Amino acid sequence: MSQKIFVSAKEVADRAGVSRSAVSRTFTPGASVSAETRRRVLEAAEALGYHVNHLARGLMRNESGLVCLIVSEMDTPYRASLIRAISRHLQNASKIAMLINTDRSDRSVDEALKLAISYRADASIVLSGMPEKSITDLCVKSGQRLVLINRDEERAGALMINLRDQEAARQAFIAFQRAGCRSFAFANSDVGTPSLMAREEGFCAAGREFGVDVIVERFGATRYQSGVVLAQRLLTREVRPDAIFCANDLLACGLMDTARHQFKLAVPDDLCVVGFDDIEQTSWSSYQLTTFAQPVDRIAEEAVLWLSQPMTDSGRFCRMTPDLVWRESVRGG
Amino acid sequence: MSQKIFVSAKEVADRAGVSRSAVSRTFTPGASVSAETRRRVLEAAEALGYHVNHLARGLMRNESGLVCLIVSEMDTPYRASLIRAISRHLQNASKIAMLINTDRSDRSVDEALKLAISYRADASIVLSGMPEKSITDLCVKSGQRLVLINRDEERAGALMINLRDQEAARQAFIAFQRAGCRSFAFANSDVGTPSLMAREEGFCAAGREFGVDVIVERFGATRYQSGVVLAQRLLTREVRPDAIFCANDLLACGLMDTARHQFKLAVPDDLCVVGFDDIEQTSWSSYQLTTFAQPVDRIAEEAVLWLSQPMTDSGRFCRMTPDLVWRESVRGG
DNA sequence: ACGGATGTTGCACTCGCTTGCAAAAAGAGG
DNA sequence: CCTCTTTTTGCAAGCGAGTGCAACATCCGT
Repeated sequence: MSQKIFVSAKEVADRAGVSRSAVSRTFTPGASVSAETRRRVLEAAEALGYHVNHLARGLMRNESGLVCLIVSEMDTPYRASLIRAISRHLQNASKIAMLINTDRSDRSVDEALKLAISYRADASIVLSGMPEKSITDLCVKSGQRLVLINRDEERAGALMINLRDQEAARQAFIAFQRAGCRSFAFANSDVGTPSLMAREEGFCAAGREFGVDVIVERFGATRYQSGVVLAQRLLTREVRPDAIFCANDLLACGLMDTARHQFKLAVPDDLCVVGFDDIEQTSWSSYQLTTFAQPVDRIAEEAVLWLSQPMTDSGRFCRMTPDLVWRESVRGG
Repeated sequence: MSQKIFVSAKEVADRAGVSRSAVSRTFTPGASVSAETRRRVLEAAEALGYHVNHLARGLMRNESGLVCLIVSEMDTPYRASLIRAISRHLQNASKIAMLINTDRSDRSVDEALKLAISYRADASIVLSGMPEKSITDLCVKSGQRLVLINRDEERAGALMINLRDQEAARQAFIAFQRAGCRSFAFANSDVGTPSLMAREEGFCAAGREFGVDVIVERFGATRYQSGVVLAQRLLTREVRPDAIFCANDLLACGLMDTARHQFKLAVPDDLCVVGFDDIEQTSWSSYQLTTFAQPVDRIAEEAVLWLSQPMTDSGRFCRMTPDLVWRESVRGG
């Protein structure tokens, strides 16, 4: 359809009166070219608007410079900020992010990875969904690096970045106790993502540890609207919880808003809330939510670092600790 | 560094006992292959885990399937949702998004476009910043399609998608008047993006049209925190405005929160607010902001459509009308 | 059985680039 | 000035695919 007419190394070579190899070497760091030749090549390249064809280069070098980002619900604040951080770090490492949206189904993560293979991506970073083992094996076998973020299922040869969700949950529990709360609840989505379940599990475990009952309610996706529903369910119980740990900040925002506007409860006086992620909105004055900060930048850094390291068969676990950011949604602090 | 060992068409051919061309044809829609050959090829491909190398294919076809998305502050709600919509539409058109972050400087948009050329992207979509004319010319000359969203400066050969910002601003003004407001203000960022300036201009023009003064205040980036500052400046004036049109929703959120919490003003009783973008947060019950909805999905659709159309030299303007979404931040409605 | 139409297949060239190798040029040392 | 070493340079062979062309096979009608 389109007539793309990019200028090629041959044309630059002709104009500069040198061989095609000379042009190639000029644009290959560390190759042997005399200063004079380089000058003439660069001049010709500039005049013609030449840019090395990375596709062809990747073909030869067997290294495309492309890294595949596999994400669903990428407009969600936490995801968006992670994408941003990763893309920044990738660019610093002279790589470039290919974005693949997997909103449709779970199978589409597999499709995405196949696409990554087709484009000979140097690596894939999975932010959501969990790929089939057969596919990840194919990736690793093909020499493609694989990073799984917050997926928590083992895959040979991959880097798995996870947070200490359970410990964080315990910490939240203790914070609630210090604030004098008596009735504890966990507000979760019902998608069952491992990291969300780990938070739930950790919170319940803390309840058992301290001999306190914990109510668990699950509903919908990890979005604001689910938080609304969760609030309605939790706050209409005969013993109304006065401490709710939300699986993530979006839920917490929906829950807080509903608690305040629909149930006329004061946060933190009548109800303490803790969230997870530390999305930007939690710092807005309508929320001032106490929450656990995902170390987004460090996650991105770690992921990108892994891409440039020699491949190991075993894979690697990387666990990070989320920091508890104290704001106003829990008494005391 | 990494030893990538992808399986090639040659290996598949060998295993299936056919020529390499047969393999190629099997994966080329519309090519002539017998059912039997196709079957054997597909079988061998499956067994070996073969996937066509899109880079090599792109090299031959002179069509990479890559589309470059050039964005800054991509974790901002509006940007994120636009990115999501575009990536979805691209995937439907069997293309794939390369994400380039231009947070650093304005010059980096040019760098990004050069990168796009290097990767022989079929097109580039610019969501932020404005590239040099020389660079866009190079893109168009190279046969690369170019889409500029909300940029509002003319570039030959490109598709320029814009909203009717001025008309929207006028509509906001009228809504304020209907609500009985008496003192009007426009809260803007000071980055001077054309679309933001158009909204300001449209609002001021409406003021002149109706013979009413309009206060304009500009500060910072188009973010929540700037909204806070703008509120502090606007709401401490001797004649306090009771109608504020914000250049975008993030500003509006910051401004509303500050008006309520710091100045103890009731929205919409003491102060009416209108925003722009219709980001998700505006529907949260803490805000219920009346705002103009960017037709994100239609923008994405239009952009992607353009990519598959034959190239014209002239370029094309596409103006869309944002819908006013009535919520609770303006009386009446 | 034969001529012709139709459908498949493989050869070989091409896309734009990198790189090993050997020839040519430049520099060093006597 | 000649020889030996070090750069620099061009040639040509890839990388993994697509495709025009000609050869071949298949099938049909007569």
